[in-house]
Amino acid sequence: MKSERLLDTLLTITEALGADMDRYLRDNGLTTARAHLLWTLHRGGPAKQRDLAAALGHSPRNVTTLVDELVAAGHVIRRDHPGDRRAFLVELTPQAVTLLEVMAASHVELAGQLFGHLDARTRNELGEQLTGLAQRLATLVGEERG
Amino acid sequence: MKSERLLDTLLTITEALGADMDRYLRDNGLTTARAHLLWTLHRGGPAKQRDLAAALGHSPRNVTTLVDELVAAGHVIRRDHPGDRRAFLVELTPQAVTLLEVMAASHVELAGQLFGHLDARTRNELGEQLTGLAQRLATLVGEERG
DNA sequence: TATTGTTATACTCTATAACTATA
DNA sequence: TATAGTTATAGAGTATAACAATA
Repeated sequence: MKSERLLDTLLTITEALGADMDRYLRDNGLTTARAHLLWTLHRGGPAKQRDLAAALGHSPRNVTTLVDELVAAGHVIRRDHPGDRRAFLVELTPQAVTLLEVMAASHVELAGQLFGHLDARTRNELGEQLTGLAQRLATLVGEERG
Repeated sequence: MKSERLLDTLLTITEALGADMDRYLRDNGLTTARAHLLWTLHRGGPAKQRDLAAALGHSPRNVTTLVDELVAAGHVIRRDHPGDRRAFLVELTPQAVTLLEVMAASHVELAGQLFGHLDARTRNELGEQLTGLAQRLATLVGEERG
């Protein structure tokens, strides 16, 4: 198979996977940005809005909006920062933790639907190819391809 | 390799590939939506705005905006529709045709950078896996996964 | 009456800059 | 003087609804 067709197929996958993930997030009342924020809190624990902005690559102003929306939806709370009266600590609610667990389970399920039919050897070979691909792409994206 | 890790790697690729394509389009003065419109004209020839809206999944109003911008950039022209005085035929300029040829060449180059090192057999196997993946994803996206 | 494209308007997501309150 | 977060404002990108010209 020619390289161009491989790339076209990969782009098709990219588009469908993005659409599927977006739709799944919308079904759970989240946008991509809000979901990223929740996962960042899940991984790193309670955080200041400033740190969330840096971690997510957003402006501080935008994090204010995202946190406002997540507070309104009951997914996070703002607590007073113990050591800095200017700042808040943004923290997941139990409801959000439950939601993230459901989403993690759905992630596993999707993985099974996509790759579950493969035998161990094929999965390993495919894994090697995809890992190499991810590395080459990271290099390209990092160094401004021309 | 576990299915979840395969999916994570695929999501990494999806993100990097999307970022790379977006940056490439910006470098050429295009957005994703404008580029899609140009490729649609390239494949199908001159078209009415209504048909472009249907083909691209946009509102007619939005196509008006996109075509306005592409006219301003010199990529398309609006011609009077020969058989319907309500409508325009949107048509690529020679400049846009040249740009699309350059973009197609860059697409081939990117494909080479990503897959050129693989031997024919590996490429075929990878192609089969990716094609199967694309089909499973199309099914999932089509039928509202739960 | 239906369709093509436009004007008017609004919503989402993002950004920068100026401001308040702390540090 | 610098930092954390907010208010004010703006700019993409998209949508629906009402309207004019034409079918």
